[in-house]
Amino acid sequence: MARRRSDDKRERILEAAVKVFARKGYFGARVAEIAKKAGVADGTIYLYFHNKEDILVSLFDEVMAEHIARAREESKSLPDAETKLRAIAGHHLRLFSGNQDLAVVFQVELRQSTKFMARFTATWLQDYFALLGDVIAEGQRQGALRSDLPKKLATKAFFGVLDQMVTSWILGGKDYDVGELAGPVVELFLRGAASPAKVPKARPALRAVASARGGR
Amino acid sequence: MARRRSDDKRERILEAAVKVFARKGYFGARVAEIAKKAGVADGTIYLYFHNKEDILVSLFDEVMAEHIARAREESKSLPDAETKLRAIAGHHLRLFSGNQDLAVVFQVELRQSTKFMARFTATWLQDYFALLGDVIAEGQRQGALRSDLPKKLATKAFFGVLDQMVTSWILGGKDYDVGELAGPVVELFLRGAASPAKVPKARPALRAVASARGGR
Amino acid sequence: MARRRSDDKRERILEAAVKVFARKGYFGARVAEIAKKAGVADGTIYLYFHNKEDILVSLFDEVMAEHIARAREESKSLPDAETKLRAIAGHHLRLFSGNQDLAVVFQVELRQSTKFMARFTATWLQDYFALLGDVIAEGQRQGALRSDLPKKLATKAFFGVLDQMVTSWILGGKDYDVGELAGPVVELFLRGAASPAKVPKARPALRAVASARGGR
Amino acid sequence: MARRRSDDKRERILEAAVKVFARKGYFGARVAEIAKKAGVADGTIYLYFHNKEDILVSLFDEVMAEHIARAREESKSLPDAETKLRAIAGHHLRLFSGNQDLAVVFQVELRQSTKFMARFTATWLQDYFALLGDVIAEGQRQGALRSDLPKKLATKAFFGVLDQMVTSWILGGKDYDVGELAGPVVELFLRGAASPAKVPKARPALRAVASARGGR
DNA sequence: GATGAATGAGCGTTCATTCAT
DNA sequence: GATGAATGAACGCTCATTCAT
Repeated sequence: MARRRSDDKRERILEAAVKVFARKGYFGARVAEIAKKAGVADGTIYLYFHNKEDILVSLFDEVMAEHIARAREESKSLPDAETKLRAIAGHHLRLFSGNQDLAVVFQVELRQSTKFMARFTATWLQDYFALLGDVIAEGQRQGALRSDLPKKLATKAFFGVLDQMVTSWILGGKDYDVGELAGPVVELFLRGAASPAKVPKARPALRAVASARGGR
Repeated sequence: MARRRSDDKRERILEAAVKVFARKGYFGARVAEIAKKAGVADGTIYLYFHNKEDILVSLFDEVMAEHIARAREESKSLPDAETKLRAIAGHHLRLFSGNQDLAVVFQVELRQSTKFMARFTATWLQDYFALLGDVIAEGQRQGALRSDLPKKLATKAFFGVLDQMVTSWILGGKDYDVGELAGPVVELFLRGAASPAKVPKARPALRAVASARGGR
Repeated sequence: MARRRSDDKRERILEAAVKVFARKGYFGARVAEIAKKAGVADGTIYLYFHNKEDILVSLFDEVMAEHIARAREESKSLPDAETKLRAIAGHHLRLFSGNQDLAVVFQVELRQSTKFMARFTATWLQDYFALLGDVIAEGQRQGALRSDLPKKLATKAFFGVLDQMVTSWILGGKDYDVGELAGPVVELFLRGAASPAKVPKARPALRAVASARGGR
Repeated sequence: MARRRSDDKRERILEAAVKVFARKGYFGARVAEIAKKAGVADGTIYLYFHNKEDILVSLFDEVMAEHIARAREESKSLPDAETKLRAIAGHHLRLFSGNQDLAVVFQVELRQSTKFMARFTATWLQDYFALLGDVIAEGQRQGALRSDLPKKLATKAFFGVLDQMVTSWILGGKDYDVGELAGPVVELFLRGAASPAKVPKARPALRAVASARGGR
């Protein structure tokens, strides 16, 4: 392959990094290997990134900035909470189903240390939770979601389910399309697992305990 | 007989390892530091473990073997699926709420590579999913859970929610008791987030897509 | 182009290695010490050699390749077997008399394990034996050497004598010039130790036993 | 196998050591492996030997003390130098042909460092050379050996040839009996390789150069 | 005497990063 | 800007030796 213009070197490095991180893991990845795959010299990496960690962080920041912006944007144009949740779930799952290497990096490699996790949480996860929280609040206002639903807990639960779907998909054979799980996941989240005939007598407790907590 | 291979030494090494792994991460942890904290010589570690990785893996295997055995045991003595799910959620969350370092190691450090993740999945997660799947199937037989609930998806969702609760708790200030989230989590899982007034018209789709998939 | 991979660095490492191996022995030698003596960083060694063993093996290969090539070359230009044997013995002994550290490495350190010995035998010793064998055969054809001389045995004997001269010289005080032993050694090899007056009655046995053997 | 009496532990350790040193080399040999093969605890080794090196040195000292004493003893009862040389060569070669592991240890492992070599030379090799020197001097007195033979050179040459025969045998397939090479080796040493018809004109030079030298 | 668990000094090798060209 | 040879700190693990039992 012919070398492209020098100003897409950064892009080529990031693309190479996703592949190498996905296959070898962050600690197992060698900067020299990323450089080779990107078609640049080892030292060139350091003209675009501060260090190895910065490659991973930049990768994550750039993908997430775009992803969240899109999700938030589309969210605005949709009429109700349920539709929005379906859209968000769909985007979330399709983001990864379309790029398996990226999925591995995000689901596994980015979580290798509390340091990365904390950064991850402090930046985009917070934004993502805010977006989800807004949608849930809207749903409650619209009467579509229970008014006694602990917002933070519901937000984390929604994310937790999506996250687990991606992780399970990665660790399994990736032999199905996670993207198609968006509908069923939202269904389960909205209607619950219990048989509808059953009276939801325990519901009050839901608000009682969790409202005062729910973490971040 | 010479100086006895004292079992408490192995225990001390594991305890030291949890602390060091939690603070420094697996790759950042130094075997020498674990040895020092355990009060043994560096070489002694290798009388009890094959290598650094084996410390982490052993830690995980031993904690999990006991945890799942207990969950399964208690499960037998409980009358219905809902009670069982509450018990399992309670145990899951309390396992970590009682040992923050262990929580960090399990939620973060053990997931740093696809290698660990795969092992984690192949051993105890599979067992855990089997246990949850049995409970869900029982609930369906008893009529407590929807018959159209995709079992695998529900299992992963239930686990995903619990897992996210622990992760959020760790990355937050750990300033509340995750153990108390068991009730609200199960409530949400069972009743769903949607307002009960709302007719669950979309339910059929749930089975349609997910039953054929659900992965592992 | 960046800093050039300078060939003299490789040379300096080999020179340093000879000294360190000679003084400390192969196992006692520290890679860090070789690096220091060569004036390079520890890691630089690994840009030129695969590992510690490769330094020793390369050293040996390079010296031997040149030595045998020269011996073979000169051999061609000499008229008869006796002259050739004198030349080979002279080169052999002078190779080491001129470089005592190299002598120690070749006579002692290279023989520390069957692994090295086997490699040593499989490569240059075989070539050397072939060269000696050719010269002996030529001598037999020319009538200068006994026709009943077992070629392999004579080859090994000739080498064994030279080898022992070098080894004795090293382990003694190296207070004489081994190079000058070439003449006497060849004399002894050719004429034997027995008094010429004595009739060589036992000669037939020589061929009888050894011809069928002689090993490699 | 039942454990034998405790006072043959030393013997068992030495036997085990020969095997392990022969297979793994001195540096590759593990004290724990020797202990295991000898059927004793690791620590027990240190009740009989100062350290690992002492095992090798003791092995060598004991075998050599006996070997040289026997060679010297038999030498006394034999009538002439030639017969004595044949006997010594026979013993030398048979010592190793009867115990291949011992041969490997003596020909290879004992020569791994100048330290061992120096010790080897200072103790038994000196004795051995003295014995050979005496026999050669006797031969000269009896008129069987040339009077102009440089004694030291001849001694080293005789040893060098025997030594090389053993080494070649070891590194080859050991598929013949080195013991039978004694006769041919002595023949060659006594009669030389040159055709008897040829006048030994160069003989005088033999004494000239080497007598003043010859090392130790 | 015998044991073998415990010790801890020691080192080959890796690889992120630098910087002369 | 780009290169890639050079750097050197860092560390998991081994194994000869010790010594409490």
